[in-house]
Amino acid sequence: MSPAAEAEAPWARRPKRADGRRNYDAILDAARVAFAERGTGASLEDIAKSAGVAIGTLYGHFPTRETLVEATIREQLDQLDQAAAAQADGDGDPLGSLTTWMRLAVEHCSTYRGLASFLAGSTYTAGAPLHHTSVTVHKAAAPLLARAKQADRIREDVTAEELYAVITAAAWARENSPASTDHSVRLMAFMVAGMSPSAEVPARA
Amino acid sequence: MSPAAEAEAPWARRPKRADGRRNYDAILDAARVAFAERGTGASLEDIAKSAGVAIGTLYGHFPTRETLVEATIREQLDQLDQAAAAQADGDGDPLGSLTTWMRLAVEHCSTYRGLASFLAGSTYTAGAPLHHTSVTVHKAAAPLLARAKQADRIREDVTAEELYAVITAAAWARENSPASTDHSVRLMAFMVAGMSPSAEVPARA
DNA sequence: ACCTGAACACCGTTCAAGT
DNA sequence: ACCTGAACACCGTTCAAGT
Repeated sequence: MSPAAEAEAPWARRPKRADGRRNYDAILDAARVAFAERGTGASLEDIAKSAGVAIGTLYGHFPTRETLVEATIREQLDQLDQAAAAQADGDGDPLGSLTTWMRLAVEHCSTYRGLASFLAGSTYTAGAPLHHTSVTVHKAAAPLLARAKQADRIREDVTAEELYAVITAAAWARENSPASTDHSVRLMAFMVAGMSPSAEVPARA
Repeated sequence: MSPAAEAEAPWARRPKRADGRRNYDAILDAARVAFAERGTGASLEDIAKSAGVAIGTLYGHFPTRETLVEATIREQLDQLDQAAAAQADGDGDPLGSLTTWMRLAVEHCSTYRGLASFLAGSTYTAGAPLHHTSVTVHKAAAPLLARAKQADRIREDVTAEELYAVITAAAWARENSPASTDHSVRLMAFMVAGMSPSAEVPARA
């Protein structure tokens, strides 16, 4: 919650010098491959080796694993943000817009094994590198959620936090589903149906 | 799927010699404390140290981390199995019986951070130490699920695998919720409501 | 401003030697 | 039948020295 944390995130910037940018990008590329293959717990030394840089170079650009994870998915999250804005501006079916966007969010939040845990963990930790990501997803969802509520397709008492919990839980299910059958789509369908005003759900305590 | 895997699990047995049993139990106690504090990824060396045994002794009883995790929760799972049998025999509300039991299952499956991932991962791996656990939960749920379907409170097309996915996803949400607010109860409520025959859920592809 | 790699700490895992 | 702890491999992380 310190103002310094909000002010400037040094790890968020690409280096200015040409060789620095080249290494920075090479590390990101290698990280994406490694995370895709072995999850977000992949060996940082292997990533540095694949990128052709010394381990110290990796730490220079990304002081913690979470900063590296954040950087590998930043563009996808921007895209998710834009998709939400596009859906909210359109005049399509409010529930359809929400569910379509949620499915996209689930895909993005399950890009790598372990990502959903990182995202869930950073939500309530203001200083975390992924906290900004988490907040962005919350904000992106808000207008879509509001529109679905106004159209009486989603219960009034569903909060943005709960929607985020639904998305990350489904993303986790996707990460942990066998390749043959992805359970997350069915879980999402159940949860969205359960969030309907017509569903029999006890009020929150 | 090899018959040898089904036949006998050496790590599943408590040792016969007195000193062996003492160490075995001490390791289990230490593991439960460590897993509760730091999750299922806790240091095995620390656990051995807390138990007052050499690291080789721990490996002698529990050749892999998963075997140790399995042993720490075996009694809880037996209890869950018995609870299901009790609910199925009773003549209470079928949906109430199912949801009560599911909530208990969620609690048991989220005893330690990381347990839900272990459980989800072992479902489709026949040789895994936790596979038997996973199968037990599936089997325990079956009669409760059948009763709820017969009473027309749960959609006919909901499978035992999906019910298990619902439980583990909620368990994961519980593991990853802040201490102040446990999102899993709400997610469970949404999913159970979404599994109702009256809910608007598209049929499976 | 950025890169390098040695150095240290810690942990997982195995295994020869013991009782 | 079980225990011990040294030994090896691997990885995370830091930092003095370089360009």
